[in-house]
Amino acid sequence: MDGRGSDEAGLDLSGVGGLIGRPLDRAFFDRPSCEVAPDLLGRVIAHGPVAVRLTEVEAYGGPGQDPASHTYRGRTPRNSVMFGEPGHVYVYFTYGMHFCANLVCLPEDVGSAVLMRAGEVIAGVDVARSRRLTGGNGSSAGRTARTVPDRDLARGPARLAVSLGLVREHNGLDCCSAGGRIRVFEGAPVDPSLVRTGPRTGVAAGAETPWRFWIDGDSTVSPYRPHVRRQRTRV
DNA sequence: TGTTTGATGCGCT
DNA sequence: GCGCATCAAACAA
Repeated sequence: MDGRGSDEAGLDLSGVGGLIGRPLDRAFFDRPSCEVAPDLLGRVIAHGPVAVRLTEVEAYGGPGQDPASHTYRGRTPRNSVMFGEPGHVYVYFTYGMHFCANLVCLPEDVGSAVLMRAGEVIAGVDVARSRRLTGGNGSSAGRTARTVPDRDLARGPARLAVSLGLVREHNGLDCCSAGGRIRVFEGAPVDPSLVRTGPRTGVAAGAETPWRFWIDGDSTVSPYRPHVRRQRTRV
């Protein structure tokens, strides 16, 4: 790729181009995840024809040894992306059927990231909906045959990943390079008085750490769920 | 090598 | 509101 002209090779955001501002550079992510997370609210992540305005995020990892983070027990093949360069995408598979997408923070060798929990699809709504209906990313998250309301398209981390079409193969992609398939844009500023913080959803360890950030009153924010230990299925 | 749990979402009651 | 589906990583023995 020659860069020029292919910058938006996979991105077709002509419809919202004026509303999402310029792409964020790597310096934006070169901070602790708990600092980047609230700053990501109102930002826009785009992959192909789909763009999502983030309304809910959670911070994980960092120097404080976060027991809820995948990086808590050190570097592994699975989480190595989180220890890599900031501004990359960390996609992981969980519960046997869901993908979740994170944005890596801090310099290399420090494992931390921000989980994108929910957002509003502002471009490529039709594409996002068809992915949800067909299970577009290979997971079964889209198996429903019913129509998905707009506000539910990216309401929840796995749904957000499906709408954006993010799967394992996107793990480690750079979203701060000009030729990248995934980019994050500055979006529109969010009224700071509307930003709320609280305990992270579904987290067992470190549940008391208020590293969940969301835009108060936004209908696309996912409902809070405390961690529930799964019952072992025995016959 | 075997077992357990998980940063979840859907369908049914 | 509740229970289930399903796979990979991590841990214990």
